[in-house]
Amino acid sequence: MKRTHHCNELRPAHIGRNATLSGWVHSRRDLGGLIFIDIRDREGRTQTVFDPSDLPKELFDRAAALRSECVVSVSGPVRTRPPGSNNPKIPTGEIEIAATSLEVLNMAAVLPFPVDDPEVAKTVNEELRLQYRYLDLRRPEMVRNLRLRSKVATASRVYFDAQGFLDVETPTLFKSTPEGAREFLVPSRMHPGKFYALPQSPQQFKQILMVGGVEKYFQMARCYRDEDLRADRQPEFTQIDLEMSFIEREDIYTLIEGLLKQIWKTALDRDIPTPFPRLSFQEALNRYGIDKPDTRYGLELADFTGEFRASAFKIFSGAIAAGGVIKVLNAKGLADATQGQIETMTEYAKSLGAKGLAYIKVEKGEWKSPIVRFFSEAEKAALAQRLKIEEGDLILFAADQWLTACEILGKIRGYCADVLKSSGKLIIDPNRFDFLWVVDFPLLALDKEQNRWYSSHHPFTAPVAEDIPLLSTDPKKVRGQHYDIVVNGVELGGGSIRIHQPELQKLVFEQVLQIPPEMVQARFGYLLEAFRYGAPPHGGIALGFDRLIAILCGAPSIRDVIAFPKTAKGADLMTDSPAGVEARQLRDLYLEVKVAKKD
RNA sequence: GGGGGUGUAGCUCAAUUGGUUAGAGCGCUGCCCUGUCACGGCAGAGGUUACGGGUUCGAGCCCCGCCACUCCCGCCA
Repeated sequence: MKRTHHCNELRPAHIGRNATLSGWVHSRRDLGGLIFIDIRDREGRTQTVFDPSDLPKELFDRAAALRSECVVSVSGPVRTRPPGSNNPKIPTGEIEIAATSLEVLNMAAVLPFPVDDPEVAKTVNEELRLQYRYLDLRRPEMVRNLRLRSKVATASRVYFDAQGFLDVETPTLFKSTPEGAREFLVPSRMHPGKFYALPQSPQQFKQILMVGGVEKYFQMARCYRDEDLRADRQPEFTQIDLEMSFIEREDIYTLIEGLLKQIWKTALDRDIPTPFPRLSFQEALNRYGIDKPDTRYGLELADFTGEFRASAFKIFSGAIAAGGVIKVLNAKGLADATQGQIETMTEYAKSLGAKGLAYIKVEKGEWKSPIVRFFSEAEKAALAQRLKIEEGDLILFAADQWLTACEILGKIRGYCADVLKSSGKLIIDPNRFDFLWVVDFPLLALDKEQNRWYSSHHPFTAPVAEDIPLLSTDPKKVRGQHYDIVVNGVELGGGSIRIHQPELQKLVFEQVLQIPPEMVQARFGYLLEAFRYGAPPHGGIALGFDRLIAILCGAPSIRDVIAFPKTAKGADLMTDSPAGVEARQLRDLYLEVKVAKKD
């Protein structure tokens, strides 16, 4: 070993002993006759001193020639610092190493950006950080994120092992199942013209594992989706994936609550209260306008359909007559919203199909609004009372079909919260975590363009038993045994109890989803076949591991908790991938590229 | 595919809104400095203002195009 201690280990108790530290030159302070070099490794940093009166000139000159991020091994006695020169900012600040030898393990070129200064480093252009990711990863903040990620992964494995789960790996060379996310395709050399697909999740394999009698499966599963990226979405990402046999929804809730309790304890030493609150999909939409509500702040939606049913304001009464509802949001303290902000909110409404956005600004004791003159005194009184309208409020209305009206104000609620946060009017404790389960999702949603039903989760989700008869009569009313786990408005994961009866699964595919029988056979025939030979009732869930770690780290993007993430265009700036391939490779795969080369 | 933001020295940012030779701090190079820890002092080098066009007497600044990064919408069963 080129080291006897790490750089966050030596204390006054070690004084007098010889030590060897290895690491990077964190900073060098050359006083001319005396040189201080801070050695940094993963654990921390320690000061070493090079004193020319004790050292050969050659050794001192080599120390003088070092620069930031050179890799060195320094040996010498641990000694106390002169009185008054301790550094209380670092844990090793009471001691130093009086260097007697220096081995330069590697020199470092002048750096493209500083890694020693946390203030500068965190403002460095992310493009540069990604290009020189190995330098970025040396920053203590990134080390901390990777360490926390590793700790949480281990805690999860320990937890599942203790609960009797088997860690089973599933293939990443799968086959294409065109429903759902766009897939990455892998051409097969041995089967000309045929392709594997990288799995968007191990969904079907884990169900087959249940048929295979595994009973309790889990995996830190890598998943791939060829969709556009976001701060919380990468083309390859990791899920804590699990499946269990002979269970009901409640078993999953208990299991995951226990897991998250364990994780929060491990990562943050925090005790989170369980069980988590449960919210039906309908209640989530009614109160928050979204199926993954952030309940750390209020701004709840109210329903005024009753009050406006007979309103003289035809836009409202007309919407109700057409089967719609009136939803209202009191954005407290936002009467000073700018024209641009109102416009942004209006655009949200329009993007969901509304014609516009009605609002009232409560300023100087007056209701300023283009529509308020159409309201009766009773209607105004009802608004004032139920919304507790005060000076400075901004009242926003959505008149539409129930789901649309809720979603419009849900988006606006989120936007208003952002505006209030940035103006300091809304302060959220960064240590607060609001977990909740969202349950009773509709099993199906209607594709208006194609006029057919599609699975709101996925086609393997079991209907709530008592709703099964509705599948053929009123599909819209069928609830799925699906559940989402949400924290602070982030969808952390989701899962469901699955269909395990081949007849029901076939019915969903063919009768409800209208997939032609031959296509069902080609894509899911093996699954239906498997179900014929004794498939146990089963269900599971998958948690977004990267999102989980980002929340624990307080990171704004999952890129900060992934060692080598990709840019918004799916590129790796360090390795410069994706990249072209040799003509011969294409020939081996029977592929022809028809797009003109850009470079 | 669409909308917003950003791009000036190695890094982080200025440049009085179109006006002389594009500046500062850090970093880098050289010299000085024996208790620093953001060490200090002196001197110096370093620029195709992402890139390509255009308008103008004159463009870092305005216009068009394009590239990269980023946030969002669509998309993500």
